Amino acid sequence: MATVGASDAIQPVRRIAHLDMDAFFASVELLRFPELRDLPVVVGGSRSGEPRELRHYVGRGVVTTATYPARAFGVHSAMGLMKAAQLCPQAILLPADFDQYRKYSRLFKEVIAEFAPSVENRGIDEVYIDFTDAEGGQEQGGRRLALTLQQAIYERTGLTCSIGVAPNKLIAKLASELNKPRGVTILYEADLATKIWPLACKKINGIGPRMNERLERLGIRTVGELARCKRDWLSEQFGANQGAWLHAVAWGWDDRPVVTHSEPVSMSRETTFERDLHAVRDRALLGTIFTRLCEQVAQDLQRHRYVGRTIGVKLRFDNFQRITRDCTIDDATDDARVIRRIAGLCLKRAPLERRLRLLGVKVTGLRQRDQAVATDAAAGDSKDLPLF
DNA sequence: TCTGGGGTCCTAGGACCC
DNA sequence: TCTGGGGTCCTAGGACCC
Repeated sequence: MATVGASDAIQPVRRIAHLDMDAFFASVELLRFPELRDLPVVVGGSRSGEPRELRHYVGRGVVTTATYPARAFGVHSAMGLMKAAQLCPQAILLPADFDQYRKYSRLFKEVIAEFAPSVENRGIDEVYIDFTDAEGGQEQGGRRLALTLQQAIYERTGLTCSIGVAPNKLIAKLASELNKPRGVTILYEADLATKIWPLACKKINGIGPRMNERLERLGIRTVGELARCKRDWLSEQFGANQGAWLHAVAWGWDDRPVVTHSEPVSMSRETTFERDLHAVRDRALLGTIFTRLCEQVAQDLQRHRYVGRTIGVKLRFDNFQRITRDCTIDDATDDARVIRRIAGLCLKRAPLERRLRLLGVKVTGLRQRDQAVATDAAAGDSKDLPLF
């Protein structure tokens, strides 16, 4: 036991919240179509249109979000819509309306910012919130502030969310899942063995299907079973970095800070064709699509005021195999014609015998446009300086 | 009638430089 | 002129997340 000094008495305990909107896209749609509440509803398939029964769907879309009644039929996100239609043909299919989701995303995040200054974006429908120094963030382990946030978000948006509060992001993320929807779950370090160890390993953020399969082959299914493995043994199985990480997360250790600001690394556009296309026979159509993707990426860069130096293409073939080719140029750009020319060179390095299912264009190595101009000017100046 | 679109981070080999 | 070790950049692929 460490010596307790006078200052420790008022030292706040680190409390991190994870807030996750309940069935976000579908819930936003239900604000527009309240008569569909309590029915199985599925959002997905980007082609626009009116609500219709899922049984009539033909195409390559996937489920983006399913309401809880739809989930009862085994429908879940990332599932192909054709398969979802087999499980629940009477479900109502709504096309995704990302402008609306972005609008409600801004709204609920504005509400949170009024109560807590330190918020980390994790995509359109999730955030981490540092409760440690926020008003009420320490009361009842964070429950009071969590309930306040839930209520305020509901009043201002009509949307519900689930919140987990815990000593770190890892546990908070797991906690927010435990009582969905409309749940508030408060966890402490002492809850590790009873609340976290019984969970399946794949519930941990960062353990995906591949890692989970490897773990299962080693006879490890739950977080508790993972915690019983020696760290050195895990490092032998998974490499030093991953082994150490697996050991740490199984014991609930995570010191990642809440990151309130980050710069984008890349911007990309991609599209899956309605039918697989052949590089020669569908050359004209592919060319049109390719140019449009380049223009869209350029517009995205310009809108957000970024330029990038590395331009790449992504191809997915009819057998689902994926390849990428990229090329770095000297001067960062946001020009559609430059992007199109360089991406075209990348495409020439790719094998094009198989039919294509998907084509994508990506720009990475981003810098803010104004900074890039300033830095380039400075670099230009320095060229004129003597080396010594 | 399988399997979207937009991201992040990590690894690993080779080039190139000091 | 037979033999280094870092460090950084570039490219390709893979795992994972929302």
